[in-house]
Amino acid sequence: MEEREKQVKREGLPALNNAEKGNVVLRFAPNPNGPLSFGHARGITINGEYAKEYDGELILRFDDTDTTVKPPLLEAYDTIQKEAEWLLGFKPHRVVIASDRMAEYYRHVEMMLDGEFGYVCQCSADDFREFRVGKTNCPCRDNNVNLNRDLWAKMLDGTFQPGDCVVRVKTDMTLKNPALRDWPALRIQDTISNPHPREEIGSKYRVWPLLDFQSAVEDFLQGVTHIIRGKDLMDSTRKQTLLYQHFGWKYPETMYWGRVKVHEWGGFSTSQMRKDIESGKFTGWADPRLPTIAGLSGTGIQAAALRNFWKELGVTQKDIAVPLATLYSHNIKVIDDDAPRISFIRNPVELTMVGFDEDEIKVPRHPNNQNLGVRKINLTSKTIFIERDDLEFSQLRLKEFGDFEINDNTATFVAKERTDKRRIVHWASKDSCSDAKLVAVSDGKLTSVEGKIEANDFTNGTPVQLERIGYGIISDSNIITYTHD
RNA sequence: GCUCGUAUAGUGUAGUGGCCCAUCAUAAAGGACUCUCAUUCCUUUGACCCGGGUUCAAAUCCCGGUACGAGCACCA
Repeated sequence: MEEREKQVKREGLPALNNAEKGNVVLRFAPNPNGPLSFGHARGITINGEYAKEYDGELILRFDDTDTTVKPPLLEAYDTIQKEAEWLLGFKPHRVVIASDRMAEYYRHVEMMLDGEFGYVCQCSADDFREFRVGKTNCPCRDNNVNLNRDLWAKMLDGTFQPGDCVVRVKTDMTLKNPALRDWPALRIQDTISNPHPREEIGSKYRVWPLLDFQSAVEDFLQGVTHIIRGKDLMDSTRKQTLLYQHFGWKYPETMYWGRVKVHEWGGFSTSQMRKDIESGKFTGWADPRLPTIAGLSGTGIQAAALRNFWKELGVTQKDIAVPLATLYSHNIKVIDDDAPRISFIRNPVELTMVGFDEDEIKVPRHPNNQNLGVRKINLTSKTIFIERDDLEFSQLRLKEFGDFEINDNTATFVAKERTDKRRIVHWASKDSCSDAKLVAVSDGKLTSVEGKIEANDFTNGTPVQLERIGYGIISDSNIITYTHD
């Protein structure tokens, strides 16, 4: 009998269509109305992985063209760049800010008006909805070039107010898909009351492009070859393809992913988080309860774990719900080999040692990785801490130390070697530890346990493993944040 | 309502006509190792939405149904 050949799972991400190594340009385009969240990480890591794989370029583009509904946040420009770099493991090759590119967008509007595939529409949103539903042309569609140019000038000079008119792309009002019928490309915003947060932009422009137009023009100008984004933007692709046809451009290759939910988190939107932070419900964008990149990295989730997580989910269009355990398993794989072991004693009980004379012992920092060296523990005062819960047994083995007999706050030394199968517990020496707090999130709530942390000189952000508790990260000299078990 | 999209073990994912009594991971259960309730290793459990059709052959193609999701914004 011949062995049946076992099939193998494809490694990594699926191949890009029509991609030539060294000739691939991708982009990730967030609205900087808040720092990056968990969901954004998908866009960054997937596009970034493809850029790496194909020797291509990744553009980080700030789509900051709405000053009213989802206004940008000034500090987000900076934090997003830092967070993107952290996630990617490299700097984006180009950074583009839409609000710096208004002249280009205006230039293309004029091309559109002159080419008669765009028009200024003075119908109200409600009126136009009827045309859209009824598949009938709006009267403004017949404006000639001169009229459109005149109206456009009046949009720019302030004659028209927000809501008075928009620029539309001429498609076809009888198109099957209602979303595509003469879609709006630019509108007027009241940037006096709602100035753009970037000082150099402020109230400089009143007419702003909408996503479908801005993104389409910018993708062309930047030479984007592949767009990988959420499937909620599928109709956006169709709208933009129609615009590309007018301009005579070739639309990039596209790929889409579906919605991802994490079981343990409810729905978090950037705007909602922003409100909750302002109201004091959360301490800030880095609040460990929030599914932001800052929150996740603050609780000890590593960038590589996030990358592996998103790579594993791939680019399927299914809507999925993933348990946090999946992310945690990736994180353990990333950190365990190098995470120093360290004792944290919850609810510490002070014990005096009897029968042990040495003033220092050495304990390995990691059971399997000797490169991490040893920790020297000072025992001069012969005073140690163990967890109250471990007092349940009177015969205990202090891990990597010795067997002890516990009686009334006294720990009597029995032997260095193991003499029996007594319970092994972690401990800390009074001379080599300090007061600390273990902060954790459970069921969306923040909890904090006081205790003793073994002396260490790890810098903030070092992932560690708290013996018998789980993985954590050093957040401050006396604060450890729990990551997962 | 119109339009678009997706459906593989508990959760994800691979597989685009025969190597598939279906891949891998995760989860759960059991076990080995271990001076941590960690890591590592082993074993077990467990899936092609339903109904037709095409074909010698269908998870894979076609049609219908069902379920879920998205778009139809002067948000991104």
